[in-house]
Amino acid sequence: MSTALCTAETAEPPRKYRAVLSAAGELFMALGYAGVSMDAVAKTAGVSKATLYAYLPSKEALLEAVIAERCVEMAAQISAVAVHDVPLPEAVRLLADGWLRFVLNPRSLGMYRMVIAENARFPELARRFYDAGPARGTRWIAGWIAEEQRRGRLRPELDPAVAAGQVSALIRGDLFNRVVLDVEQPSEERVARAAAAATEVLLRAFAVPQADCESTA
Amino acid sequence: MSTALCTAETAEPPRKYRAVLSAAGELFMALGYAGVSMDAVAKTAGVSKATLYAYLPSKEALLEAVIAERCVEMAAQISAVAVHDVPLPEAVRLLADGWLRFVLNPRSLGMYRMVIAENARFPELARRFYDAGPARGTRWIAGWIAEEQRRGRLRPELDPAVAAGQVSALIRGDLFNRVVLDVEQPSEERVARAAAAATEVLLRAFAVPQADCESTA
DNA sequence: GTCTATATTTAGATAGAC
DNA sequence: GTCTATCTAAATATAGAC
Repeated sequence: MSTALCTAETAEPPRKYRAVLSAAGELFMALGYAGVSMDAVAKTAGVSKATLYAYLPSKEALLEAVIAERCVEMAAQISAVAVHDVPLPEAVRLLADGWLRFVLNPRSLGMYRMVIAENARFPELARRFYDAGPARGTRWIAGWIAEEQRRGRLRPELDPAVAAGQVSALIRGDLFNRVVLDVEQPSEERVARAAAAATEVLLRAFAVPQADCESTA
Repeated sequence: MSTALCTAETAEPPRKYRAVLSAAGELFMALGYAGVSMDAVAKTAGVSKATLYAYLPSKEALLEAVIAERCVEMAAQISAVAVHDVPLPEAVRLLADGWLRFVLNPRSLGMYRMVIAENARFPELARRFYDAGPARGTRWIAGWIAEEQRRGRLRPELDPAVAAGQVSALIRGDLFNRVVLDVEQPSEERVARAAAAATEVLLRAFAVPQADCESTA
């Protein structure tokens, strides 16, 4: 698979190139690589197939370009909510809410479905997605945990890296699975409730024990 | 999509029919629906294409038959480990270990990847997979939780259904994501450690508080 | 740079012999 | 029931005009 793709890195990408990438992105996410024809991409983008091939040398290169663009976009979105200067329950709730909304947003979900679907044909894509999204997110959560440990609000014996994976998984929860499999389209309120429910569990499991019982740690 | 498929329901399925379903299953899981040709299925199964079409009227019907078979197989595997008559930490660890191994086993993973990949083309498949696998598993965990509440070992205020989703998500953890995305192939020992780590968190979050507020030493 | 029209390959499905 | 050989449609990629 080649890595050449238009003149996107050196100059302002032409308008039609943007249209092609945007159309291809939507179609690939919705129908998968094999489910999308170059005819469909060209038609949706409002250009001819020849124009499409003037920018990208092949269908594989088009997929690469789409994934590369979306990975950059995704990486930029992470770490929106880093809060320490509020009571711990509120800080945890904000973390859970922010992370859950991020992983449930249609572009994140589309990427997740897409790289899983094409893993056999394009193994590198999953690796790049993981680095740009989940790995980045987990590292950021680990940093948040370490800072909270420093402030004495989270259990000091936790390994931030291990705990971050557990926190991330618990926040995604069952809802993420149901949405990925498309058996549920969650409302705003449903997401908020799921984040709140995860918050309760997280506090019990990771916060330093309160004084309402004898702490003999 | 038609539902007719050979004479599988009325009589003993012919040997070659089994070979076709088995080959198609492996190929579909590995390469996705669009990535597999009927030629490839026939060749892998060791039959001609005409024989294949003698059993299944179309490629769609073949996919349906594969998913149906695997859903039955998957549903039968769930609820293997229901343990209450050991100390709670050991019971939780057995639950976590069993469930994690189930979701990480190649056939479960293959189905998960597959139904996600083909969700746009075949929405019903994801629903059927969810009912046969994740939903069944979560219901079974909910039952286990309810029984442990009755025995006074898990917090009585928990809603078993909600808690089961959280327990399931925490057990899958980050490892499941990494394996699904194929950025890690876990060793036996890695799986056991992940289950043990999840167990600690689960006990802190869901076990009835001990006298010293610590459920584990 | 952009289009229309087309060459080439592949894959789903079938006809007809045994 | 099973095979070989084939029909037909669709998809990737390109040629050549403007």
